[in-house]
Amino acid sequence: MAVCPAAPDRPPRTVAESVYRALRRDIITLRHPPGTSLTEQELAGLYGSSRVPVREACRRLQQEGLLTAIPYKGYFVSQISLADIEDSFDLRELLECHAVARAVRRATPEEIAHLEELATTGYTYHDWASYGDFLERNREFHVCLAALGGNQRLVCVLDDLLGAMQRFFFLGLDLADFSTQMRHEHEGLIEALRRRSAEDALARIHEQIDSSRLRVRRALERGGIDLPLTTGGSQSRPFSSNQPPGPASPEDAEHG
Amino acid sequence: MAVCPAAPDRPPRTVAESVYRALRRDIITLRHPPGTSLTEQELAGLYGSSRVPVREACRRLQQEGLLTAIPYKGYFVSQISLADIEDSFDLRELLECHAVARAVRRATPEEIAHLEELATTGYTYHDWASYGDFLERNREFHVCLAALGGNQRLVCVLDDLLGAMQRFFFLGLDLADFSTQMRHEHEGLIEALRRRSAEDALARIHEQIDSSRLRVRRALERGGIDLPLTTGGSQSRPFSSNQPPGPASPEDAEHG
DNA sequence: CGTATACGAGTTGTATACAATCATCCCATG
DNA sequence: CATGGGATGATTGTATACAACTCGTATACG
Repeated sequence: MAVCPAAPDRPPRTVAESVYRALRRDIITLRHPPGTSLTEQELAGLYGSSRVPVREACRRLQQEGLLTAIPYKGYFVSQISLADIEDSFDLRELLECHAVARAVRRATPEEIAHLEELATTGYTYHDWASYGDFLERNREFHVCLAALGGNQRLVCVLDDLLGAMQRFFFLGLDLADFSTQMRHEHEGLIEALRRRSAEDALARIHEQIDSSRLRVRRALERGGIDLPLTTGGSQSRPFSSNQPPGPASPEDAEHG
Repeated sequence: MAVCPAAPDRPPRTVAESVYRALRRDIITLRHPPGTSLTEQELAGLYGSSRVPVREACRRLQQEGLLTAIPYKGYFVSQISLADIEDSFDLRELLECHAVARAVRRATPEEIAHLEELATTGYTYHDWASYGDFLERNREFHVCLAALGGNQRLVCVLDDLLGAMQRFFFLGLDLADFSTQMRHEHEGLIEALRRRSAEDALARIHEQIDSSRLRVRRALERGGIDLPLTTGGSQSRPFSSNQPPGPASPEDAEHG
């Protein structure tokens, strides 16, 4: 069942797990920006382990779409394309709205109360370190919300999707302090759930996702961070893996 | 971008890849029925390699939901639960209908022609060997169809989902000879695309998925294959990995 | 007799060494 | 000067050896 990667708090049980988390965080927080070239040996040095756990971590991240592997060549942090951002938000909307529509009828008061606990988190503006934690909490909120819809398979897919989208969200957070706005949005949604108003709940979730989409779009337009964006013309043929570095700047990947 | 695992024909470039394909096929064709216990060493012997490629294959299959790993204990072929089947079909319907609705407007005549080629395949009743190939072709058809909708991210998710559902489909195929019926369904859908009739296309895809769902349901009711089915009461809490063997029959896992 | 504990088999987790593969550059050659 | 071919370096792919962990069992003790 799609593994449901997020086992949030629990300390890592294996080296591979901790390498995975560290590397994932460094990709999401753009410490390794899109296009960065990475080798297993290099990563083994960075995260203090041998190549084997690194390899496992890279395979997971590759499956999640954050890394692109080139046989006998190395790994590259996947590019961010405008098309992929739009596709991701479209898909997210489809999944979450479907789930919320069902959650309105199914959610028990206890479940809604639990959801409310998750909704209270925020982040502190300009403190990049807090962004990562907040994004994880936010993901948990939306995943638990979707779980109330009753379709476990959908929940896992959404969880993976939100995981891959965290890099996008990260960009949006730094644009301004949306912490309280987002909390209010969450609370409004919970209220709609309590009143079992499908119409209202759907409008709220729709609004939330759209405002998130706008944040990301605006962040990209302002280009506060000079991302080597691929214009991402939608490939005409169904399959095609994320192109490697392309004309991206290899540059240095200083880390410590 | 979710890796898009199906690189259909191309010969395997690595040992890990061929182990992955072989093991996956053996799980889908129920040679390793749900609940079967597998160890890395055992699999290494079965498929003639060392533990390392086996490990990589198992991790992939775990991520796809076909295997469940228990640390220091081993791997188990994931159970099939009625709830998961219903969830999967619901999700499939959501994704494919969304894609088809958009495909109706976007698909070019060339793309539709390409789709028609993929629609011509069938299987020979009671020849289990042909089932696997057919299911792959059928998956490719539905994936390419969805690709015409223009959302690449959705396509990858659907691809993964159909991959995980192949075990279900396998059950349904053996119930009777649906080969020609399915081909007709495909052709009808293509016709609707050509006429750009959204209403008709949606009705067709809906009908196709529902008939597929019914096939699987019927196959399970008749219980032609004595699967250790978990009744799969929907777990009350969002996360919970697929339960291990439970009261399933460990039994022998004869293979050669 | 019940309980705690130490032991041992079995399994995955990790590290290291070596093989296979690919890209690049240099040099010989037409 | 252009071009083909082979050496060379870097990287992943694979195999093997060993460490860490878990669970069941037997055993000693109260």
